[in-house]
Amino acid sequence: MVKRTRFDGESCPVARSVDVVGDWWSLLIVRDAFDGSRRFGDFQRSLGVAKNILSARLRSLVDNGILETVPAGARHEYVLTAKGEALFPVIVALRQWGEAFAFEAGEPHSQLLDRRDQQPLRPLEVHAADGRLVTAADTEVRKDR
Amino acid sequence: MVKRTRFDGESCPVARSVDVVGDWWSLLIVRDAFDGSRRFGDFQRSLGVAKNILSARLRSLVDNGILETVPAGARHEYVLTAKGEALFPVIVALRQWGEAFAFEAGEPHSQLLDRRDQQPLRPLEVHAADGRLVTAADTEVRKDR
DNA sequence: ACCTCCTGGTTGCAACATGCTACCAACTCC
DNA sequence: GGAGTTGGTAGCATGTTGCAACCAGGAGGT
Repeated sequence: MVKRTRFDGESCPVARSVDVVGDWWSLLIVRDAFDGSRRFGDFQRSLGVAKNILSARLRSLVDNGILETVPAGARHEYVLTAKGEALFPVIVALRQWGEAFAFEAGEPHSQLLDRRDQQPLRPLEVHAADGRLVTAADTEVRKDR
Repeated sequence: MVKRTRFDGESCPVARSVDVVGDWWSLLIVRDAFDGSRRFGDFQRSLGVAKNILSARLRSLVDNGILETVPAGARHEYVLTAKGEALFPVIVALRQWGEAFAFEAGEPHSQLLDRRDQQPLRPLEVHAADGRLVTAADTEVRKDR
């Protein structure tokens, strides 16, 4: 019994999320799904991942209700469910963090643009219930309840 | 050469972020750091992770500039750098997604509260540059540049 | 000084996950 | 009906994770 530690019994929502999408490929598959990939081959070409790994990850994402398979002609396609669509802020947060800290100045990178005006999105902000902008130091975690 | 695929040459910021914090433990370590953990033993007790894994992850996070070690008496402590603090929206996004989709109705979970009024935070929103609320469908990715 | 405990790790080994290549079945297109 | 494309599965080598054991330095008691 030396398998990977699971977090699905944890009471912390972060741990549960990480349990589902916390591996290297799953979030990139979801990113590609947002970007229009629907078929096995789309993901495979875009990611360059081995087919058995992709197969296992897609199955896991379907099992977890993030993707669903829909018939498309003779084959089927993988599309995001509402649960999967709800990961959009996670992807945006990772993207903005990467843009800010994982590139050299002037190094080119892909950009997520608003379709309407072709401008980058506004940086994510964390707000309190009353609308105040908060930082990590303004918050605290209360266990369980 | 069958090692884990690295994404540090990718032009997609999401891939670069995932390369650094995309494993199961790193994000939970960062979460604990936001929650006040500073010493090796703090993380170890909180996460229940094996000490060698924790040791390797802390080293990796320090190498990547997310944590830094500061002397504290005879020992040293691990504290978030500015780069690490900037992961706050990522943690909040994962937490809110987990709250919404990874718990049964009524199942208790820990909560992230505003210190001021002890209320949960407002759900994250993705806005365009002009302030419009956008969904994934309103955006598109432009490669490189 | 000496013995012991606590903290903060490192080392060794077994089991699981990843990645590469080969293979395969179904369908499409000549 | 043969060849190519799509969407996988199977086998095997290597990497990574996890548990337990060990170990060094400092603190505290006697």
